[in-house]
Amino acid sequence: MLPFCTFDTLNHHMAKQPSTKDRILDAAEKLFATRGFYGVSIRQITTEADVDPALASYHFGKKKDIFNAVMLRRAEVLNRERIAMLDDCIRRAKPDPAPLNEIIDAFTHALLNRATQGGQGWKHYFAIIAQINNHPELGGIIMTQYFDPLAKKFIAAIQETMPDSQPEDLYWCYHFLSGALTLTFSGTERINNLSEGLCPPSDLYAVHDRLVPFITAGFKVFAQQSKIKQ
Amino acid sequence: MLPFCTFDTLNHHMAKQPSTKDRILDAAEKLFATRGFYGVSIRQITTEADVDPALASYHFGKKKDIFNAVMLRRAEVLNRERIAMLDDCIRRAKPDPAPLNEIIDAFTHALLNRATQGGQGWKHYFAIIAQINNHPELGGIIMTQYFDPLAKKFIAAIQETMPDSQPEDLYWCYHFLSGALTLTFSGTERINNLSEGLCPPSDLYAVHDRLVPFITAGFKVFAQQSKIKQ
DNA sequence: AACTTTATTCAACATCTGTTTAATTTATTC
DNA sequence: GAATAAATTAAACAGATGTTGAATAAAGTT
Repeated sequence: MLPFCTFDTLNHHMAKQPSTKDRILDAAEKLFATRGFYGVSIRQITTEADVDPALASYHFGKKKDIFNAVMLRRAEVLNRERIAMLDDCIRRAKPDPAPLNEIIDAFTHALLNRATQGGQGWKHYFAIIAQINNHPELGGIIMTQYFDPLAKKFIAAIQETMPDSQPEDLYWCYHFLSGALTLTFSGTERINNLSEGLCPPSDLYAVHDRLVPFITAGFKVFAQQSKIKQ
Repeated sequence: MLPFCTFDTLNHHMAKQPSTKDRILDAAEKLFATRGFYGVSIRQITTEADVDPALASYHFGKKKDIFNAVMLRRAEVLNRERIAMLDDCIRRAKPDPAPLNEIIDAFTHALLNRATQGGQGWKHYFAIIAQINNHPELGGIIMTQYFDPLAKKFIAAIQETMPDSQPEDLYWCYHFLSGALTLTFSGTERINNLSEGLCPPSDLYAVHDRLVPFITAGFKVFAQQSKIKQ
């Protein structure tokens, strides 16, 4: 079993050259990240992967199947890490409920690790996630498919730390967290432009150090019932 | 001069049928919202607008110019309203600095109004904004272009209410706000799915009622200097 | 009414789209 | 090493892509 800190690329083990399937996935990931699903053609993908166009169909089927394969590949890894971190922080706090800021951190820290030390592929993956998450159609389909079980575990943990809160409030807070988080790891230069270089998007540690307390404080507004009158 | 509450569609004045240019923009807006820039063809747009394909080039030029025209049309209206609301709330508080929650509300409330009472076109527009905002390339270009002056005014106002805060912190907080806000008005069914119907995305008032205190609390974490050690 | 500008139509362009088919090479198994 | 399976190649498919040009119609101007 590999230790946690192996931040190399995925299935293709380092040194020996990646398989055709992974080459296609890597190329697709890179191109989807910058131009979206419809902005990329099969031929662009297979050219980038240095592979015959027909191999995309042969290995994956339709274009949408390539996209799904790209999504699935890292989602599994990521979710496993996030759940492990959540379980860890719950276990450490026992018998008390886990502190809110630690729960939030468990939700976000795997992204930070992968984005900073996981290589280029992970950055592309997060860029895709950011686009999908905000997409009016796909956001409700793909995100739900890959991340709902995880989300429910986290919301349940938060519910335990804030026993007087209303589920409705927590769902919406999770929604805000989701928006802030995906944008943070999207790779936009937006805030760098706005701040005129004061906030480089490359410094993800700086953002994350602020994200966790920001979100934690937001959740805590709803720690007691009926803060919001219906 | 029209009163503030005229939430009808844009240039084409009600009753008489919209101009060809606006028909094209409306169609483009609708299609871009659900399928993104590359997912929509000129022919799809002109078919939806019930207009000859060549008219798109004739009136707007290249495909990207159509997209820019779609963006610009409502950005101008929206930014005018948001700035007016900010000025209003600053004026009301004088000589004190405006309360933080009112500044945040001024930043978000125009979106709430337009999304709930502005007609379908505005919903499509917000869906596009949500996608652009999270796009690794366009987010740093188009958003900067249309919304940076507004963002700077708001951050300056917040700086006045929180005089001991560091600009760096405020920029990142604005970033979180931006992520949560655009996702909120994107039109995804994500949270509706997750909450199994408890949080319908149509109930934007409910989200907004939670968004403002959530974000306000997040900002306030950074009211005093050096909360974050560098 | 003649003229000029603006708007609309139709046809065509070269190129790219996703996918399939059949032939060929490489790897695996008995 | 022959037989079988898996992987790769090259060519072709019908249709869609953004954009342009010349011809026609509508609107506006003197």
